[in-house]
Amino acid sequence: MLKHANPNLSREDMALLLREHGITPTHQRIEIAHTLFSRCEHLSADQIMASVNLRHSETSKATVYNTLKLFLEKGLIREVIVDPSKVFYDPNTAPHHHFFNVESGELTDIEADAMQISGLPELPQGMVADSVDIIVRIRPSHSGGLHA
Amino acid sequence: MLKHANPNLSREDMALLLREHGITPTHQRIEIAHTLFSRCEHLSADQIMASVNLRHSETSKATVYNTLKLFLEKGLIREVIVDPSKVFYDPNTAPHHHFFNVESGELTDIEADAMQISGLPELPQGMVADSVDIIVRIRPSHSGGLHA
DNA sequence: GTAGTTGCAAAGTGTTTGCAGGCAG
DNA sequence: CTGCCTGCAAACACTTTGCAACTAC
Repeated sequence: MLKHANPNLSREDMALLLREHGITPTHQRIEIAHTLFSRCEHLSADQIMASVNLRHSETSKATVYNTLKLFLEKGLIREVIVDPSKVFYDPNTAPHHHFFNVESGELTDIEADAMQISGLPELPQGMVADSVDIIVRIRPSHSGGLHA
Repeated sequence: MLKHANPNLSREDMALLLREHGITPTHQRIEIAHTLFSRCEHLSADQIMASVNLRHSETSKATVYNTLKLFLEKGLIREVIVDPSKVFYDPNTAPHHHFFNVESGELTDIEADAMQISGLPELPQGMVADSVDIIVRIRPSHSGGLHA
């Protein structure tokens, strides 16, 4: 499974990746996957559409949203919810957390390997943890905030 | 500072609380504060408006949003961003984290006291941590998820 | 060929804004 | 009185949906 940034991904690689996940590789899906996986950044639907349509118009808004939802279901990407106004999509499906720059809206990965949470209470009856997301909201060091 | 659920809060208590935070206590603001602090749940703007207007219509949508934004600025409440479709407002301003029931949308507090995070990498240059939010997404124990 | 995919535009949410009238101090 | 609040409705941004035309296999 492809995980980390790789600007040299070919369309064929993408088609393969999609097929591996049970997704019919169409032109639009390949372009969207390519955008996500070659940049390997956290992009919003808007940014993805803009990026895909940079040269010539290749997809519509509806297709971008449909495709992202599909990728999500198939476990190809994850969504990151930090900004009330939009969802970010994350091509990194390995367990990890995020720094969120409140001023710029920039999102950065934190490797989960080194991190550990202790003292988490028991889950409520009959519940299972789906995921644990840690978001460290950061900002430039003026206007007071607590130090880590 | 008032922190925990208290169904017997009076309007006067609310007026005082608002004044303590430098907020002019108007009828609408008192009702909104009362709803938040007496229930001490995580409510969305919609739910707050519905709750406040239960008996007779007392506030408009605009006023609810304005007031919540004001409370936020003044540090009376916090916002919790877990659901891409809406923001929740949290009257508990003490450091704490959340369980988020993905099926029901229900949000539950986790006391921060007992918890500890280790291995958090250094913040990027010139950055200060604003807050650290941990969201444990949970669901009823069918349809596999990882155990905590 | 046929099921599945796409694009458009229109509808749907939650949230924000502009402005006239109203209320607190 | 005077400035801040309120309410309405219209504007907004993001996301979803319905449906006819199209494309991968």
